[in-house]
Amino acid sequence: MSDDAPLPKAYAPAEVEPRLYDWWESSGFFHAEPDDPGEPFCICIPLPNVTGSLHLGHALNHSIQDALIRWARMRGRNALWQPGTDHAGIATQNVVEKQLAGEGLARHDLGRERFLERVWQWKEESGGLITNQMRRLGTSCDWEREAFTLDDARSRAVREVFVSLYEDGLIYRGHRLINWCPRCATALSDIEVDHEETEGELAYLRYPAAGGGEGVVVATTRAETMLGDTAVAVHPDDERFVDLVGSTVVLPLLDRELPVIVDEAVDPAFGTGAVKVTPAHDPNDYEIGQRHDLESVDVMTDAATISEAGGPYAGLDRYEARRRVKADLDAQGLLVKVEPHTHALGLCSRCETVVEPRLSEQWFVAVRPLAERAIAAVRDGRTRFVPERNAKGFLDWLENLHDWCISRQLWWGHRIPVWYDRDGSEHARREDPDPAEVEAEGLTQDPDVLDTWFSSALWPFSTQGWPDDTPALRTWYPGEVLVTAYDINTFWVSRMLMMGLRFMHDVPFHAVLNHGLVRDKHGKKMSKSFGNVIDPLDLIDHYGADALRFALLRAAVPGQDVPMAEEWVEGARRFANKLWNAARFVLMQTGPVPHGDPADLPEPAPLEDRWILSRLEAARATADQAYAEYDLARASRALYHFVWDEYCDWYLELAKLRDDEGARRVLTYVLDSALRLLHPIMPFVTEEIWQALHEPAPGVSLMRADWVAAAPERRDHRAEAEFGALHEVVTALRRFRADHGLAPSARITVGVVAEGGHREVIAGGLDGIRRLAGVGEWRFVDAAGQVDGPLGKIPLDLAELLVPLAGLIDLDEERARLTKALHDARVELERAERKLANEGFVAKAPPDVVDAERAKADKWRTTAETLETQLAALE
RNA sequence: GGGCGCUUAGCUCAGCUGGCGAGAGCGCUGCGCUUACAACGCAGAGGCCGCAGGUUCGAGUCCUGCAGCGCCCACCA
Repeated sequence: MSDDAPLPKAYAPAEVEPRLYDWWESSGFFHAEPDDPGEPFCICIPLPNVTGSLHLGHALNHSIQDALIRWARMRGRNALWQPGTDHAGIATQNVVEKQLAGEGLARHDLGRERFLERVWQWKEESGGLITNQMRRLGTSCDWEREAFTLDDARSRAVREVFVSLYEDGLIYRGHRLINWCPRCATALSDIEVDHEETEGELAYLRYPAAGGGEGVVVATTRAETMLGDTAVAVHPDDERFVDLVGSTVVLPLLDRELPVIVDEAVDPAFGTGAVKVTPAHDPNDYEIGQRHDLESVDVMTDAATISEAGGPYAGLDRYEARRRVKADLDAQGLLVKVEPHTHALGLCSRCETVVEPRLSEQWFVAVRPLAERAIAAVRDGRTRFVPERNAKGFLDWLENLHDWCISRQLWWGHRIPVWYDRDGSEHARREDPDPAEVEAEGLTQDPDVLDTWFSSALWPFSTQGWPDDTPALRTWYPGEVLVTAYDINTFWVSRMLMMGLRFMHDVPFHAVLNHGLVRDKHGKKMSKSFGNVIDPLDLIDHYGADALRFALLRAAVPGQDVPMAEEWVEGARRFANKLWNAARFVLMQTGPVPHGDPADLPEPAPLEDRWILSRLEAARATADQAYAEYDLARASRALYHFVWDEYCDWYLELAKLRDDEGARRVLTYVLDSALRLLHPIMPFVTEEIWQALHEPAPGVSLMRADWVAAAPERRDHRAEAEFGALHEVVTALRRFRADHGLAPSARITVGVVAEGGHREVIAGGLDGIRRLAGVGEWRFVDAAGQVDGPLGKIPLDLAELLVPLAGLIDLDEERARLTKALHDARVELERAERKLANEGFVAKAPPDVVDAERAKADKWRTTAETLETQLAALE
């Protein structure tokens, strides 16, 4: 036994965490090799943006993965947590462009090459930020394998995939309707467009008949697109327009003749039942245009101003053009009416600019054949979702997938590996053509880059050396589980599945764990405009990484959003401190013990030993099952409850009574086991304690220690039942003491009426009960009559406890106290009842006031009854 | 217009395949510095488990309907 407390009185994460992390990382504990022993277990991190910084969403996502990877490692799996960052095309380019704007420059002022140099420079400066922030959280990624979506190895994989899909006809260039962000000046895929319900208006425009008749009235929310109209469509069955079909109407302002056609896509119930058709600027109209071989007139420029095709409106901003078109039509008496109309506006998910549907020449992935295989893989369970219900939405989405627009009119990203020769023919190349060839053939490379998600789709295999057949690839593909918030399923999970199945002929992971989004304490989304954003680094500074991790994980029920507030983290920190102090106590009893097999546990053991070992086994079983189901919330709660409510509150207190080797061994063994079980969730405090608990052994870390083996034979339901009985006796006596205001120093005498077996159990636990309940003298009696004087009776399931009150309390004083209290209660009750009996009060007072009065009456009535009972018991 | 989730103590949430005599954290009340921890301990108050039916020996848990809240998806111009 050591004389001094071996650990500081309070756990100090700020000192411990950086020290341990450096030690872990420099010792190579995070690193894995393909030929390391154990069944492979790989998690690919959802790559954070290289220029991003850590927010609570990352903290949740990373805490879950770190818990799982540490758990797998301790269970002897060859566990790799593959880290890396994403070049985040639009996001990063926007950041740098904003910087340039501050200098009064646009990217075109620099030119492509110098602009890219500038972005790389920014990446070098700020790219390490987030990975260092991740280290603060304790993430045990294999940093030696860190990858970047735009580094050479990943670029090679991108090239290979692009050319291969191109050769198979699954990547093609086409002139099609896409989403255009005028601010970013690039095409977007469908899922990069957010839809927001917006109050707008529906304008009714009259297109006169070519022969001078009334013509037709159409409705639109975007009047300026009429400049690009090439037809008017009605439903084939709509009798209102029978006479018009086949005729022509005149497009006002531009005096263009438009055919009136029929198409099933027209909803006769909407607007006037007649639709203006603008194939170049509306997805529906585009389809109609395809079916009827209509001309497409693109009236928009890249900047969303009206193009030359808009005649007199050319050069106007789209909104100004909308106003002018309506005004001009109105002047001609052709604006029939304008009514309010709410509809979903498409916004650029990066900059919230209103997206313009637009006909454009872009590159696409023909997703259908790829999606079919992904659908099959999810259907037959090769990749399963946790929670399972999330598979449905995912499948629905895949089944209705449109081709994926992958070209972006940006500079930051993987440039499309296609060259055009003098004739305009396309050549997709795995290698850049040499300068001589470029010269000879007049080759020019496609200027566009690929959607960021194209490269991240390859992540599970591009990180392991593909397209080469490497040991790492053979070992860690497919991964075990992909951990991500549900909002990334379409962006990323779907594409990894499609690409993995196409190029690796196997799913990239066996499971997708969907966690929720981190919200504030009232379930609101965290956002700068609400002012409710919490910075995870602040929380780590104040409470420690373990506290933040525990607070997140204890709420991380699969699929459910996670509310977060500083006070929850504070609570988690207290738990770390509790564990710390329990360890201090154990160390005071035992001093450090050797590493290796746990000392033999005593046999036969006292009840409390059998009980705590049984509870440990129960906690271990729950934790194991929860970890295996990726339910860190359940694991966290089970271990918290075990450590605090069972080990600390009961076992430790009982161990204080003893001074024997058996107790010391159990104390140490159970603590050691709890540290192992908790380590994946709270790696720092458990490691720090574990080091102190054991004799120094260089290079030995809890994070590489063995997991707690199942020991079902330790489960002892009889011990648990018996201990439960003692627990009940102690609790009942404590309640009795509290009710009677007995000082802690006051020893009470207790008579026990109990039968055979119960009597034995209670007798066996006497010492513990004495200590925990402050009992002085005890005796077993057959009936209440055998104890003299006024009695407090405590009925329990297995016994009746009798506490003589004489001498314990001054009976006269107690009687006086109770009498006065009873009097006060009756006065209050009477007052409340009188008030409630007054009809005026009940009828006219605000309902909540009346309710409050009723509640008061009930409370005083109950109090009076209790006091009466207690008084009667004194006689 | 579809799909999904949520509705349990003042607040935020657990409650897995039906057994609950309904839990946790925070908050609240009372007592206590008992030498691991006052960043603590002990005790307590507080719940028609959204509403209405149904299945069952038994329902917070399963089924049906309804209501409120939230999210996702969708080309109604």
